[in-house]
Formats: sequence, C-alpha cells, structure tokens
Amino acid sequence: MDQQKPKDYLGVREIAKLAHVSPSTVSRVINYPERTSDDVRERVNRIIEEYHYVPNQMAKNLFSKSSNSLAVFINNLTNPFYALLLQELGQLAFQEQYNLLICNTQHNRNQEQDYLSYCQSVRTKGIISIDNHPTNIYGNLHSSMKLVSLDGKVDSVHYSSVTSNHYQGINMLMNHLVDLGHRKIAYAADNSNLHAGKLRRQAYQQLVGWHHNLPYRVDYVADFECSIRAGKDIIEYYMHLPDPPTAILCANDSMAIGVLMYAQHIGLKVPEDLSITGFDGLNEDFSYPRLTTVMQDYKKIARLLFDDVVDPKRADHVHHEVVDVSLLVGETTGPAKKQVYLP
Amino acid sequence: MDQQKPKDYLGVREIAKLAHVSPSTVSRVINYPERTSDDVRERVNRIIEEYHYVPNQMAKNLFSKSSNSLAVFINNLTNPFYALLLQELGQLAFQEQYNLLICNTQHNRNQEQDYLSYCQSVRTKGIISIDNHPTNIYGNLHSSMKLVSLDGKVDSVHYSSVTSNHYQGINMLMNHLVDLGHRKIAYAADNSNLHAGKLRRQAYQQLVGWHHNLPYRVDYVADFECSIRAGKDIIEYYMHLPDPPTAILCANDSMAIGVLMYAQHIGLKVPEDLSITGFDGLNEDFSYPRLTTVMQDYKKIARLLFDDVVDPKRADHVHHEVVDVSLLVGETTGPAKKQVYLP
DNA sequence: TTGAAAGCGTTACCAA
DNA sequence: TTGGTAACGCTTTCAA
Repeated sequence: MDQQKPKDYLGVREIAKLAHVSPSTVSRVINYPERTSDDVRERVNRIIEEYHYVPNQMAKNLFSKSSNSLAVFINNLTNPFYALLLQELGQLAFQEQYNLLICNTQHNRNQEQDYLSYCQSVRTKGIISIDNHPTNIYGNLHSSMKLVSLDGKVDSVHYSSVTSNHYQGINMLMNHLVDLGHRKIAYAADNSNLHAGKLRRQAYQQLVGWHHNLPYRVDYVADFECSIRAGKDIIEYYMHLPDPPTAILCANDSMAIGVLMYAQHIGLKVPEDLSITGFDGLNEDFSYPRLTTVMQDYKKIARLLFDDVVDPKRADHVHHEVVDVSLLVGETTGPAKKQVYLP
Repeated sequence: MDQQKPKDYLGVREIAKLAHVSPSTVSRVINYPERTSDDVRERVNRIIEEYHYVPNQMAKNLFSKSSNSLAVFINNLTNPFYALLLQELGQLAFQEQYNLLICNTQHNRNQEQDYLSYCQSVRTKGIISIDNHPTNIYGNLHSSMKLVSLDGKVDSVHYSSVTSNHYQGINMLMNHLVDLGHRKIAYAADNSNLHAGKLRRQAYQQLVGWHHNLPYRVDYVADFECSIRAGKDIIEYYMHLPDPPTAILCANDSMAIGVLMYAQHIGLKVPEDLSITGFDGLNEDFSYPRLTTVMQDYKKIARLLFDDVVDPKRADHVHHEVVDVSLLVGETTGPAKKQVYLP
C-alpha cells in the first residue's frame, strides 16, 4: 500500500542544493568550520540537522585510503582474561578513533585466512594476534600492515611481541609458598594449547629444582582441562599420589577456582590442608575465599599492543616487550602445617 | 638508508597493465570468471597471485553503498553469557559474510551516541542492542537500519525484541524446589542494572505467593553485587535471618557459584543443608558440584537477533520473540531435609 | 569475450 | 570565503 521503499541516504550534493551552496562548502563546514563564514555555516548546519545528514564513511575511507581499523585475532572470546583485554583494547581504539575488528578465529585456519583477507582488503593498520602463533599465512602482508603478538613467539624479526612475565609470576608464587614452608608444590597445567600456558609450565619446571632446590617429581606436573570442573580431576590426581603436594599451582584462575571448590566440597580446608594459587588476577572480586594469584597488567599490555600497531614511534620497529606481573596474596595460601592424605 | 617508504597497494589498473588487459577484465576475472576466456583468466590470476593483489573493500563498499555490517551494542564484554552470545553472533556474521561491529558502550551514553553515529556513517544494516534500552538517541535512525533488542523492552512498535523466557525459567526452578519439599525459597537479586535481572526478580515475586502458594516474605528478596564474591554477603544475609531459607535462587550463575563456594567454605553442605540454583547455563563444565540452573538457548537467541536484522523475511516487521529455556538439574539442589541455623 | 567510460560520495586542489 | 573539478579504486553498462 503506502509501502515507501527505503529512501536513499542524503549526500553532500543534496545538502548543498538545499542550503544553496556547493558541495565543497558543505564539506568545509563539516571539516574546517573556521574557514567558512558565519551565515553559511549556520545555514548548512541547520539543513544537516534537519535532514539528519550523516556523511558516508565509506566514501571517506576510499578517499583517505584507510578504514582506520585494527584487527584483533583471538581464539576464544570466553576466556575471561582475554575478554577483559579485548574490552580494554576496545576502549583505546574508541578513544583514538580506530575501528576494532574482532576476528574470532576459533582455532580454525580457514576462518583465520578469511579474516586475514578481509583485513587486507580494508587496509587494516595492523593485527593484534592473541595467543596465536602467526604462521606462514601471514607471510604476504603488505609492508604497511603491522603485526604484534601477545604471548606468542618472542624472537621474530618480522613482528613485535608483548608477553606477560610468566616466569616472574610463577617465581613469585613459588617464593611465596616456599616462604610459607611448602616443599611439595605441584603444578596443574592446562591442556588447551595456549602458549601462555606453556610458558608458565616451563617456568615451573625450570624453577622447581633449580632456583628453589625442591625435589623434582615427574608426577607433580600434569595436564588438565582448562575449566572450573577440572578441579575434581586435579584434586583426585594429586591428592591420591603416594606423596601428595601441600600446595598446587594452577595454570590459571579458572582451574584454581575449580580446585578450591572441589577441595572444600570433599572437606579439605583451604589453606590449612592445601594451598592453592591461580594465575591471571582478573579482578578483586573473583572468588571466595580470595585467591592467591598473579595479576597480569592488562592495561599496560593493551596499551603496548595498541601502540605497537598504531603509534608510528613504536610501530616502525620490531619490539619484544615483557610486562611485569604482580603477586596478589589472598586467602588460599597458608603455612604448610601438616601432610594430608586422602583415603 | 635503504628505507623504502611503504609502497602503495596495487589497484586493478596496475594488475590490468601487467596482464595486458583492461581493468574491467580484471574485475570480471574476479567476480564473473565464467564470463572470461581461459587464457585471459589464467594470465590475470597468475598476476594477481604473484603480486598478492587484494581488491580494495572500501571501494567496493562505496560502490555497493553498503559496508555489509551489523553492530552489537553491549555494555560489558566480561559477562560470560553475553560473551558466549557475542561469539555465536560473530560466527553467524562470519558465515554470512557480514562484518560485526562490537560497540562496547560501558553504560556511557556519549560513547553510545558516538558508536551510533559511526554505525550510521557506514550504513550499518542494523543494530543488536544487548540488555540496553534503546533510548531517544535511536530516534533518527535511517529507515533502512533495523534495531533489535535482547532482554530489553518488549512492547515497542519501532523495533523488534528477543527475550529469554525468564518467567518460565524461574518457574521451573521453583517447581523443582517445591517438588523437593522446599517451602522457604529466597531470591538473591543482582543489583547491576541489567534488565534480564529485573525480569527474573519480577518472575520470582509473581510466582512465589501466587502460583506456588508459598509464604510471601519481604526479607527473602534482596539485592547483591553481580559477582562470585557476593556469595559471602548472600549467605550471611539469608542464613542469619530469624527464619532462614532452605533454598536460594540466585539471579545468575556467577552469584550462585559464589554462594556455593562460601557455603562450602563455612561448612554448609550443599545440597543437604542448603539448595542453590543459578541462571544462564553457560556450559556443562562450569562448576563443581554441577549447578542446578536454567539454560538459555543462546544459539537460538543469536539466530533470531541476527535474522531480525538481516533476513528480509523477518526484518521487514517488528517481532517480539520469547525464547524457551530449559532446566538443568545439577547437584546443588536436593530434598529440604532439615532447617539449618547459623550461629 | 573484451574494453571504454561513467559513477558511487567524499575531499582537496586551485582558481575566482 | 566560495565553487568547479579531479581523484580515490572499484563495478557495471554498453558498445565493439
């Protein structure tokens, strides 16, 4: 009936006609208002308001040869630490008028390749690759496109990297536990293929015998699902060892929460019977009792990643930054009082 | 020294010249290869490969008058349910070749307005507004731009909505608890201003006296922080009431996990001493012991939101969909055996 | 099957 | 201070 087909958007030309000026004047009113006379500016602005004129960004992009965008390649949005980081990156991008493309690769190479093509086709300024080894598919990027990796390889001459000091974090946790009298410290690794996880596990393995002179036990390192539910498996595995640990370092906060929950569920007192630590330090109000964990400086990490891509002072050279972490002593670690055995 | 300034990207014209054909032929090889002769197609493709030519999407966008994009307005990426939903929307967008703009508004009206302008300037197909009442700033959207709200108002004639059946979910939980013999069922509401939370609270209030004929108690509904740590406050509040509940409905899974953790921490047995339920049903492996909760059908929700914006069959009319939820009986609910009092 | 030319909406240059 | 014109890189129509 009265179905009016969606009218086209107005363009500078229409606005110009309505305001009785030329298109270039409309453009000038928008972009350089100080170079226009008061009455022309006022007239044009009134028309713009009245007709809700919104300049076409696609035309601007074409002209400027840039979509002013950054891409974040991320495997999994549901990892809480990365979600927080992404949020922070979004804020930086917003503040500096960049468009942030979220490329959720889901560990799928084809999808990654497709996203990459898209990024190239819109002349993205750069790619922030989160916990994802840039592989050969990144080989033919245009020279103007920067690449920076979080928690990935740190030795490339082709792209920059930012890495939390996982080694320092594990060391802080171990010092803390050793100071509390612990000698039997196990490490619950996560089996999801995250590189950050591998770095933490390596750190544990290097530190245990070498720095802290603790007995090295093969059975004190094992892989588990990266989830809260893994807590059961972790407790059952470690606490049924012939010589169970008095403390368990978990690869991340989720696993630590799981361990904490299951420990309490079966009647273990934390920290009296067992000390538990996490890694990530998402925010203060994450668990009860408060987890002893390592805080990653996500604001600094986001800033470095962002600048490595867009700040010309940084983006021109390849950097490999390591970001300090800090220990957050909570209520899940305490003196190693006694040895606890499960039946 | 040998600092070569970043060369420009190649265009159709350069490729055309290198392949000794015209620009239109290059375009045709890419978009309608069947309308080209074998040798021309082969020649052009070889050059494209060799020089890593990537067509400029910005020019395509300008020509097609569309950036083929959708926007998601979301308050907070760290809410795990919304993160999951966002991931699902990302997959749909990817599959159907849409570009998903993530507009993380952080409850900031100015930021929301800025994002909105951007969306208009790229002629976004539509906006998916997550738990966020579209306000008057959405008043002047171009008629071709769709708007759909998740868990927002459901009575607008201007935009569509999708809502989980929160009422049904709360009802299922209450039926389950009443069947187990519970009569004293409290509700821990969340004080973050989420509309989904308000709907759940309303449902509880309507159901308690009316449908289940339970004693109505003002002190059985209270607001708490939407976090795991709130568990302590929730337990301390409810379990110190003169007549404590035997079951606590929590507004979402995070709060329920917190209640579970704190209950176990102070020695309450779950579910023997206290039954606990959540809401969201993020995924199976979220807690130990497994939480009794309500699963929202995030895949269906994502599909509806997506189609309301892009599928012409749906997008042409305003829809208000309510999506069924399902009860997930876990291990945190059990018979109401005895009354527990805290000292 | 191929090529020439116009046009998408904007901005920038230069002339008035 | 203002307006005409060309250009951004692509696709598409139309003519060859």
